[in-house]
Amino acid sequence: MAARIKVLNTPSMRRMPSYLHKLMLMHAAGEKHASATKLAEYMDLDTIIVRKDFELTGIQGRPGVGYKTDELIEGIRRYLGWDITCEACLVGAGSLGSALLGHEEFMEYGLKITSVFDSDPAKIGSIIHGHFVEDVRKMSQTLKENPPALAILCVSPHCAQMVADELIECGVKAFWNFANVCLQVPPDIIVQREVIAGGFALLSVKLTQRGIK
Amino acid sequence: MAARIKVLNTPSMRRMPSYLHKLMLMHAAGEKHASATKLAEYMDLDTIIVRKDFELTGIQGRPGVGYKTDELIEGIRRYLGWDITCEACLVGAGSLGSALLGHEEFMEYGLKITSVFDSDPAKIGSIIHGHFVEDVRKMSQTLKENPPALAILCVSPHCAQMVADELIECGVKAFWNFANVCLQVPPDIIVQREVIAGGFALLSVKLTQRGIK
DNA sequence: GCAGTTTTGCGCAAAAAGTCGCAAAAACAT
DNA sequence: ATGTTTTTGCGACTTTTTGCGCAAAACTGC
Repeated sequence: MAARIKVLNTPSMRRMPSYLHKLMLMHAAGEKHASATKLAEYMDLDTIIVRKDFELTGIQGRPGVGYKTDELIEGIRRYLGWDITCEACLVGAGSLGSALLGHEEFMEYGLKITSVFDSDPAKIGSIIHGHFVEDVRKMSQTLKENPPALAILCVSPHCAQMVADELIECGVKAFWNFANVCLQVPPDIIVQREVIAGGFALLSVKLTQRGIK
Repeated sequence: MAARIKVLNTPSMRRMPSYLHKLMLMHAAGEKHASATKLAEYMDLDTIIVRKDFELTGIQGRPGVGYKTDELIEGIRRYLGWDITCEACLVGAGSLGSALLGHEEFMEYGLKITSVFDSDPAKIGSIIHGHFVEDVRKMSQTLKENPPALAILCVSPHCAQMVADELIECGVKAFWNFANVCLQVPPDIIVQREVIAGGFALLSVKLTQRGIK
């Protein structure tokens, strides 16, 4: 394969995990083929969007039949880089952090949480969803040797920047930031910020439009 | 005011909550004016994007000074429909549901959680972040009289559709769906699905591109 | 007052994302 | 066999979103 990725399309990338998840369920149910039409109907999307998205993966379907389920699964995983495992540490084992630790789909994504840190003495030493919680004060010391590429930040907004700085110092290259602040980082550091309110904004506008609420 | 909303732009709508949050912090800190330049720098966006976004709210700034913080806050809230309170019930008080219940910013968004339901006997009757957890088996009975416009779904994927059907029956018009399934609903029902993996997909592609991981 | 800097406003260009139309391939029913 | 239905593939087109350039407004320092 020459180029792993042909075209990058942000909305497509965001839709991929949903296709993938459904396809894996279908595969597990023994369905050998999947059609863009059916997937589109299930996800309430236009058929053409789904076909174009699949086109990006380089996987070809057969007219009248659909796409081979297993091929498509492989294609999407390769497109997203989910065929290569990504190691990450998670900082902040509060309710959001715990929710993420319990999210078993992460394995599907090639995401492996190798260490968890928190500052709460009540949590340090405990095991949450199979992960041992370590003291955040020993984080640098623990990670310096072999830092993960990614850190998942679930700490409170006022200490997020401080924690991020420390992690960058350790050699962490990317952040999945669930704290409600924008991290200020050097240009070579990647930050993906999740804004929970973003989805609610869309919802709220639609509700207002339709005169509900 | 003639029209509440002039133009709808999805990416802009998603960015609005972040502007709003920062602006409220600035306002609380006594800053009377805010410039698109500064906000753009903070959020790592192009200045023009921020200016265009603010243009959508109908709020005008003053050259050389910036936008009036309080005006802009009001403008964004109006644009998003966050000036009108939205009542919602939350179903599923697991770790994700709990995390959402503890998310105090919801008040900023005009989102008011009026009832919480769960099926776990250990949770029923308890209070999570100030919310009394009721038995999901009594949900219809409780909501039928005066159903909220919105339901926040944090239940497991295999029961999400069933719960949604029951809520629609009660008169719920919109869903904020955190369960990892696509709900099949009538066309007049609004669904906003949150796919946690979507953000990770973007991150993963960027990591692969840069050869990290 | 005047030069320099900051900042908005807006028309227009470019890029990204989504949509259309239709041909061709495959399955299925008759 | 033949016609109907389902489905992909792809080029062209439309819409949406972002980016550019520059004028004009307001502040700062002198």
